[in-house]
Amino acid sequence: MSESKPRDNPYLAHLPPSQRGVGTGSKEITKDPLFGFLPRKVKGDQVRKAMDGDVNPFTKQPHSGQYKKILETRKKLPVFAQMDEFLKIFSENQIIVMVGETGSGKTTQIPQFVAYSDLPHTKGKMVACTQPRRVAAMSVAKRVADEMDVQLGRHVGYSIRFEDMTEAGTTFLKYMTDGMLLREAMNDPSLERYSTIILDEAHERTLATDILMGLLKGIAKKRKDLKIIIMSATLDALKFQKYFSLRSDATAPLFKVPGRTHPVEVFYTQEPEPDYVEAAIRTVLMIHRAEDPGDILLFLTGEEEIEDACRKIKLEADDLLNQDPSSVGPLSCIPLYSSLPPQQQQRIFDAAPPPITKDGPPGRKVVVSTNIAETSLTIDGIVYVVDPGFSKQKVYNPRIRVESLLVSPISKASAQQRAGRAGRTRPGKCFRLYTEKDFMKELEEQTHPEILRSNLSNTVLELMKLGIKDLVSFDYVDAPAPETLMRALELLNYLAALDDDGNITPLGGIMAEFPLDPQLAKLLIVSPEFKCSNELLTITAMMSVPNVWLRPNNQRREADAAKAALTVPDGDHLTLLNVYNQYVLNKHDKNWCWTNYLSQRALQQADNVRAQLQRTMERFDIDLISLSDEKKLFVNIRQALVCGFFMQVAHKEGEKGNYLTVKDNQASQPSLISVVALHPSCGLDTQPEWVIFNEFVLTTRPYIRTVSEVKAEWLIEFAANYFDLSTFPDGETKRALQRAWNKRAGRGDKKSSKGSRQDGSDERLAKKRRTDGRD
DNA sequence: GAGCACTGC
Repeated sequence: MSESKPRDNPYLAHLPPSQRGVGTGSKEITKDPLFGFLPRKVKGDQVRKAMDGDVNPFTKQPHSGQYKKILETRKKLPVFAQMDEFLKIFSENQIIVMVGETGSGKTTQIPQFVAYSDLPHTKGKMVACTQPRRVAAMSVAKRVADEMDVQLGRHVGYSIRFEDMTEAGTTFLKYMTDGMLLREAMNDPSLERYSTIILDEAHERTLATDILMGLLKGIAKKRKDLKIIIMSATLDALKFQKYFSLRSDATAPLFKVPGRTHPVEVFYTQEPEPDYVEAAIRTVLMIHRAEDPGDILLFLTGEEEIEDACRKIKLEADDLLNQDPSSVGPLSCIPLYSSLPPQQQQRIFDAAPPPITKDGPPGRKVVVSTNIAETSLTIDGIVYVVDPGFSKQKVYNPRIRVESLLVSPISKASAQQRAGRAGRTRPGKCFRLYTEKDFMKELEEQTHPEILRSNLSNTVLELMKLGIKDLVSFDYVDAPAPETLMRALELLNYLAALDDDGNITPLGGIMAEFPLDPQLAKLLIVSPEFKCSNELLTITAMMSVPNVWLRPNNQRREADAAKAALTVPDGDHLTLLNVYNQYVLNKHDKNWCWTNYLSQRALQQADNVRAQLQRTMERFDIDLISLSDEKKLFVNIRQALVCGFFMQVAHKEGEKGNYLTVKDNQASQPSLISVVALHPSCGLDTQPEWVIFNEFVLTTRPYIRTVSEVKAEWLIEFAANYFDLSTFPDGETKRALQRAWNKRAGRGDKKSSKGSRQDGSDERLAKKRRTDGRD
């Protein structure tokens, strides 16, 4: 070993000699603020000393003027007082569960403490901290970059879909969405580039976080050098501690930090409220009349309910003001839900209206919101919360393969979260519009994790790609219903993403690389065979963004007329293509969107998605092709759609506009759900015998939405396995298919090669498969 | 003759 190597601290080998103190005397040594730090054996006083120094330990640059100021506010966070305790527990354990209530500073501070102890930059590794939402990943990364006195995107960065704000080789602390880390795992199943992984907001139990927990538990057994921190709210801690116990007789250690919030007094109703919207409005007005100044947050379930309630509250409040201007102040009522344009969402941060007269009673602000204000958005200054106890929740019924939204009672955890929104700036009050007994006895402890409420075809494909073959015995925090897994496997097998033995096929491997539902990924991959991949790329992008059609309440007729002008009568999918093309032809013009009642936000999003999908297609050499003959093109597009959506086909029965979804009409007893109608927004000018649909929605009755005409012969040609008649219940649908089979037999069975990948035999794609990079 | 809770890749 050479004399010039630092003997006492091999972890400084990454530094240039001048900073290692090599050969330049001991003065230089003391200039390195991290000198003497042994990874994962770092003590609190070492860290505090390094933080208090004049030189940034990570950049070796002098600190900026604001650094010390920010550091002083950081030191007041509850988590800061427990730094020594944290560093000790971090040194001694591979997996830690941490609970920190609102205001503890865990999201910003813990990853920094980890960076100081882990010294990831000395090993060419990174510390990752996941967030369920993009805005959180971005804004926390920005804050932490400021706190660490580095430029965002250099030593501290973030990674979210469409934006990688990191620098290879430099970034050692990375905030990212949970979905992004899951994507990375698909090409790096041991997540080798990370030394510590922190899953934040684990109690929210997003699908991605749940899968990551399962993966990390497995990786931790193989990679003893990987440390894992699960950060959550109190209620769930024990569950995670048990799940992550490394020995059967012990749970994972818990690190606990108090929050910094104000007390919230909770009130219940004496009797159950029969009409929660009416009761909510009444309660808001009661607060306005009788309670001290302070803003109100009311939770309702959806856009229509919220707009309606806002109108009524405004009317009644204006009445009160007119009747008694000396004792009641003015009131502003602000709706909040996600489909609202960002500019209007900003209104929730406006100040309450000023008093009408100089010494009159002060004004008050009421925000009427969906669940978005429960987790994603925090509004300061809220003192009163009105909680009717409901929210819209996704439910999945594997038997009929339908995801839908249902207004359901919230959980206790959710009710507590809502109440907490009243105590952010000073002591507050929460009015629950249900009885205490119902709270205790009827509400579930936790909201069911997303994995139990979702269609898992996407997730199953991802897990398969991750090399997890036995999905049933995968170590889930909460295992999904076997029937849900079965449905997913069935779909993936029909799409030829899995072979009959349940192994992922080369095609399935490529499908998994697309950030899309398997059906969409499939049709995109086969689209070059139909010479319309350019168009399918657009249609796929349009189908994976929110609805582009706007229909304001007071301008429905104008909106419908604008839509009619853009409609292609052959099918809604072609209409989507047309809308996007017109948007591009009109140079993404905002005014063009506006006059045509289209959501520019959604179209812009489609544009982003399209570009991302195109990059993925290029990675796999999937050509972008178009046909110049429009008539032929339109036929081919609908044929390619069949290759992905053959399981979402409906057949017309009788002349009343009723359709029967294929295969759901078991035997002689069609289930209620299988009789559907074309959604009124459907642009078809006829009622074709066969249609494919993108969406099944259950509202006033079952509807199918985004519909295109197809031909029976395409079904049996491009999805022969699925339309094997021996698997069909008797009925008109089966007889119609039988006629198509007979006709084909009469023609002589000339099997098309198009869409042949349905049987999973195509090896050509396998050769093209590359594993480099990610998108 | 209709309605998108909220995220994420």
